[in-house]
Amino acid sequence: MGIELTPNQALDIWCRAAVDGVRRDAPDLSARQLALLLLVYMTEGPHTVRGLSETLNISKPAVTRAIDRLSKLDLVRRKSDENDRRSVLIQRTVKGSIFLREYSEIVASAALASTA
Amino acid sequence: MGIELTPNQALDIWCRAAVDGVRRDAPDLSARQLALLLLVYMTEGPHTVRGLSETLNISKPAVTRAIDRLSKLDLVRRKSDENDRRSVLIQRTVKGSIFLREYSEIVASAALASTA
DNA sequence: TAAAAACGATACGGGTTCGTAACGAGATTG
DNA sequence: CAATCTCGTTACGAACCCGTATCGTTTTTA
Repeated sequence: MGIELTPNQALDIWCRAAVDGVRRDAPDLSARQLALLLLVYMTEGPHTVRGLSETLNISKPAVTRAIDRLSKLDLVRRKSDENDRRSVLIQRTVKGSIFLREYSEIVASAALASTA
Repeated sequence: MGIELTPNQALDIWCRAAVDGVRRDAPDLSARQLALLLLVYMTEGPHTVRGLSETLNISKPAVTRAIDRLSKLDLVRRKSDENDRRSVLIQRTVKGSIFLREYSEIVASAALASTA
């Protein structure tokens, strides 16, 4: 439980992964969009706009826009809550799973290649 | 030399770090800006606009703008090359070192806290 | 020395994002 | 019911970023 990583190792891995991601011309997600995407996939739902807004400490319209972008890329999907029709549930998609899987493999191989 | 990391561990660590970064209200750098910053600090110089442009596979004006932003945040600094006055060298700053150090500690502690 | 090449910065039009404020739809309260 | 609250979204003006094309400066070439 837990991986020991020196700060320098962390930076080295991150640098390789970040550069690789930009070079590959992956969708240029902002830090917020990426954090939101990871949150939806790595934590248990249900995920709502309000909840994400509070977790990330950003405004609700910012969450709405991030979801607009991510759902346009088909990385995430909106579904209206049957129990409370004011709410919208943010759900995962197949494409999003594949996207994150690929990204995680970039990081993993960057870690394997790290020397620092 | 090299750290073994499963894709799921990588995502778990990344999620914690990304969410933490957004919550802390750190400067909201784009993927490109972050990659450029990491490149300047983690690889040997000298770093020029043209070189960074080629390494990241993005246009020169995009690099100029990224440097504009990063130097406005005092995370990076321009210095004209004495040998070739057409060139501009991108250099590190104290504030940038501190910024990356803090960020790397977020990642390291996220790795330590990871369970996946 | 004149012409060509290379450097980074700027102009431009189009797209995206920001936070604040207001909005309509739905749920809750009295 | 009617008033109020809560949900996510939209409107707005300002700021940022994109790539292409062009610019001024400096260096190299012929």
